[in-house]
Amino acid sequence: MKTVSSSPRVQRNREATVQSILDAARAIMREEGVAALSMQELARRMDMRAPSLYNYFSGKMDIYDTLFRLGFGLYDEYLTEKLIASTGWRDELRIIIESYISFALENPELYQLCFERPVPGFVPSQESLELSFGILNRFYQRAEQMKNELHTELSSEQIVNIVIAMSHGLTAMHIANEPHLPVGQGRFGSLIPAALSMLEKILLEKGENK
Amino acid sequence: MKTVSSSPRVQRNREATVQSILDAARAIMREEGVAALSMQELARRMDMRAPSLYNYFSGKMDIYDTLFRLGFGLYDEYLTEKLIASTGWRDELRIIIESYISFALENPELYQLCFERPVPGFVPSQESLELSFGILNRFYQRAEQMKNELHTELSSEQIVNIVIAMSHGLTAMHIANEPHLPVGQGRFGSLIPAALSMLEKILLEKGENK
DNA sequence: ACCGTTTTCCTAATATAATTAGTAAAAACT
DNA sequence: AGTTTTTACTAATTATATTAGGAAAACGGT
Repeated sequence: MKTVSSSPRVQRNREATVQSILDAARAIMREEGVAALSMQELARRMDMRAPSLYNYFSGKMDIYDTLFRLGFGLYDEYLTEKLIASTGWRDELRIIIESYISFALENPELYQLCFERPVPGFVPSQESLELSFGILNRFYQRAEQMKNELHTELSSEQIVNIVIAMSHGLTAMHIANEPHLPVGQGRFGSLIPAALSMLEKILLEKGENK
Repeated sequence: MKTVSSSPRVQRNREATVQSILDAARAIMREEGVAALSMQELARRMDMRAPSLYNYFSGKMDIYDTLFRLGFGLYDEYLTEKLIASTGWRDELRIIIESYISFALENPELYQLCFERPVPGFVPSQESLELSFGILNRFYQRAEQMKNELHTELSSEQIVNIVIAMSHGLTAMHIANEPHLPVGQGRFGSLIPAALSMLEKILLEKGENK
């Protein structure tokens, strides 16, 4: 029988172990590819045997699912933090695109897990999906505000989608070709200003203002 | 000892088997994910035992590598075919973007294998990489021509890269969210005109002509 | 300090996967 | 018909995910 309540010390210990398992899992995914996570290798790094991991997670998919939630949470934090300093819609666009890329560069394993589909058989749980939808929804709300400011022809949905597509395209290319270069540099990083300029132009297409 | 020359009949037979193995492999990758290809499942579908497959391929990575070359070859054919009808640089841009997306929709397994990195441990062979670079190089040459026609501020490299990033971004989003919808439809497919319009604007930015 | 309970980790076992070695049957060639 | 080549097999090796069941350590109250 699973005990619902444990002593604080036990619980802290448990959480510390869970945390270090997640860290080790991320390290493996970063080093060998997201889909290359193996319970054996994970156990090896934890100085454990593989079955012991099942005390902390119900299986490999549970680990992926937890990291999926962690990834979205971190990304949300990361972006929100950076958006505080925004000085207007142009700046906001720049921040959104740059944050997407730099988050991906700093956490490639979480990025791939959350925004690509590299693991056969992994489907985020209902709970995790809802979390991710909630975060994405905030984008649409922000876009709605931006739209009012701009009187553009595009719907707020379209604004979000084209910004995401642009960000994702630049990011994927950057990671595939020059993962070692920092954000803003390299064949694709250096295209950010051009991308921003394109987006600005289309956003101002019909409703010239501000 | 491997015999270098076989009778034509034997060779045709062999090639037919190789072909149907590749088809079966693609079916598995399409159904279960690119990284989910398994020699056992493949053998099952071929009515064979797994070790027999090693008569035709040196291993799973060899199959991936062959399909990688096939993917690039098919994409090249596909795009070249469609570009024949091009009526100018605007049309050419549209065709490039639409072809990228529709190739990905029609051959998701090859698309993912060639343009994403979903298989841990798979690195295309030297030969395959050279093939793919050769194909991509043709893009840069075409962009050089386009650039002369346009007198844009962007370099031909930049033109190619931003078109690729845009295409890839739209494609990845489309496949992740609405893989069943045909090219041009859905949340992301319907953004193609907007994307084209953005690209046109930036390409004409400094050198207004034609 | 002791004792029942909980927690943690283990070994053993099952099932599946990739790959190699060695071999038997079938097909092809002379 | 006899020899070679081709094809597919079984058996074995190594690695993986996961479950079952048990031992030892840690904990919590007395």
